[in-house]
Amino acid sequence: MKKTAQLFKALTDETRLRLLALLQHGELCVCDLMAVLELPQSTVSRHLAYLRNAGLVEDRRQGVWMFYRLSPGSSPFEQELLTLLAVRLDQIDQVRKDQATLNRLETAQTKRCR
Amino acid sequence: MKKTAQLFKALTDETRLRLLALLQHGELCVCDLMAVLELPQSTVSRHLAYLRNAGLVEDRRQGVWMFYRLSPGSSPFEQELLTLLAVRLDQIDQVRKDQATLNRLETAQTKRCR
DNA sequence: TGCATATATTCGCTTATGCGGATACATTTC
DNA sequence: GAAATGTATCCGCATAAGCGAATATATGCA
Repeated sequence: MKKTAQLFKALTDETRLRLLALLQHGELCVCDLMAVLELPQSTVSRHLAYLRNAGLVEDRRQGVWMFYRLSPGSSPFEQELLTLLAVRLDQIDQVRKDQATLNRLETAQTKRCR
Repeated sequence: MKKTAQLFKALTDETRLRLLALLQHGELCVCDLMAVLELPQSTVSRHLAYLRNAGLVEDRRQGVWMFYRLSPGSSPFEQELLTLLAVRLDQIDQVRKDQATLNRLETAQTKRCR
């Protein structure tokens, strides 16, 4: 029960929802996430740590960069919940803006990492 | 986005999850919910108010008693989420205990209302 | 009207959570 | 090893949220 409540807690912050939405399409490094969200590094890093502790994302170090990706749901419940959430997020304006910003970053090859 | 985060917030408290689980099988009055949860009246009432504000339950007055029931999800997303949650809750020990306690209450006809 | 009962709300308090600057740590390069 | 860069964590602070006793409100009944 506490675990279930904890899972929902991870989903109660707008920044974390934006992060999850951005990671739907593949792994990204912290610097790109910062660039898209336009939030201080410590804020982005803290929320990523929160999501990692909740088991929702996994990380991988490559040189100086940390890449984050969605982690496969640890239970059918979690998997279905995240699928449902992904559909919902795609309908949200801010999420679409973020996606557009990311695309611009990638097209302009202004990504700093890799 | 904020609305989505708010919805999840309603689901981050164990007492509220227990209330939602108990209401799966039909409407109940506050006094019965108190009896099952064994929590102070103000606590139960406060969480019910929270769920009502979140649009997750509806109430109905009958004489002195307030009966609460689940409200139909206000969107396909919310409906599917609540369906998913219901399945999950049914697997949780505390929820089963609560259900057993409620059954005992009803069998013993110790319900005070109606 | 006045009392009893059921519920809602208020109150002071405690704990949890988010923030962002500052600092610490890890890695690469010279 | 020293400097530069990317990321994690620490810190003090501000706000949000939960708690349960006390109080307020609503209803039914004598």
